[in-house]
Amino acid sequence: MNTNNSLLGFALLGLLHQHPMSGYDLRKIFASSAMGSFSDSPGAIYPALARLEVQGLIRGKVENSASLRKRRLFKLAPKGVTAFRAWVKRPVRRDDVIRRLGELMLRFAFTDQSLGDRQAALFLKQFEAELAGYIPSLKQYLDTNVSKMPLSGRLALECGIQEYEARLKWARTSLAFYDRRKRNKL
Amino acid sequence: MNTNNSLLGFALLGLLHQHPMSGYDLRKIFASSAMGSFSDSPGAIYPALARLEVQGLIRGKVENSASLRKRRLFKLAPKGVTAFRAWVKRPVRRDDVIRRLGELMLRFAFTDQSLGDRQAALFLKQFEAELAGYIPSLKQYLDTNVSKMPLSGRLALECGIQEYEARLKWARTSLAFYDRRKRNKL
DNA sequence: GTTGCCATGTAAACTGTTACATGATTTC
DNA sequence: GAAATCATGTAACAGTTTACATGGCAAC
Repeated sequence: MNTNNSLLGFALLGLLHQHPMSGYDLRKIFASSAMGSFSDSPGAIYPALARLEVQGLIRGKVENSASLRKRRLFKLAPKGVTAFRAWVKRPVRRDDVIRRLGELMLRFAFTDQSLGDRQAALFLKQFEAELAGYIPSLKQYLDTNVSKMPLSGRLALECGIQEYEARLKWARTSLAFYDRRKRNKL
Repeated sequence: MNTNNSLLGFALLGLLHQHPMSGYDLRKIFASSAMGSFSDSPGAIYPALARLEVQGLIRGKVENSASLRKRRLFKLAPKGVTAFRAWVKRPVRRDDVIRRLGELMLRFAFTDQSLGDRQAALFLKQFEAELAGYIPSLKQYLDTNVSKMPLSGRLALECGIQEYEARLKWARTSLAFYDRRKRNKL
């Protein structure tokens, strides 16, 4: 059985990891934004839930307290917990930093809830290292190409670089948070 | 005839707007990264080019200088120029800022090449206004929810906010560039 | 003469979008 | 009893990914 999932699938697993919910609850979370750029359309969420159920990662049960509307409450199956943790734990690759920043941030958002502070700190260290390696190559690309680029192209590229720099700074201050918390616990 | 296009389609139009190229050239540009997060897979690019051609936005001609390999060189048709400019010119909406930042930056990167400095400056003003309106609502969401969130969740959200703030700052300094250039020209 | 890159494309599977459909239950 | 909202889903379509297929040319 294939246990590959789209990003939406993992987002659903992550939310269900917190506590069981219905498809409608999940839609509301996506609709009220602030949480990534996921669609709240039923045509995305219900099929995704169905796939997760077929894979045995979640299970849905119809709640039927007499007076309530029909509502399927989904919760993580043990297999789902394993798959979710494995996803969160994946090493941070250069490729992720370049093409899947959104996925990385989603994984991080779910990290200490599912795997604890140590894994969160580890993630940040890897993330920092990859960023620190990648940023200079972007800068070099900019330097060698400025002359050939229109102003807006140059500015757009600089915007990308500044974004990565902001994230590097963020990773460092965040790491400091975890270090402080660790020291307080000792 | 429908003139709707995916983001990849517009990226292709933008590159072909600079100068005619083959599908393979386009793939190499995407592969050598630095340019957005587009896939360089032939299964994405060749069908996209075919769609653009069917819509009459581009035209492909086989180059056949005797000793060369078969190579289809694509160039923009007049209709393609119009469609591309209309895309670049679209107003910047709140929704774009939330869910389609990548598309916005791509549009901006192509702006002054296709529509000139004035449109680029206009874009930046709209972008700045939308960001300035959106950021406070994110901050408020953070403030009201900090207590219920795990540390990593909070940090991830803060990372998002910092990203938007970096872009706001970028928009303002970029606008200053266009203002300066305008003054120099007068 | 075989390895590897140039250059094109196709096919199947999957995911997400848009739009529609349905029915129950509050609320006014 | 009409309107809004809760709650679930389906169908048609478009686009992407992954993997495969093909053939010419260049280098060794």
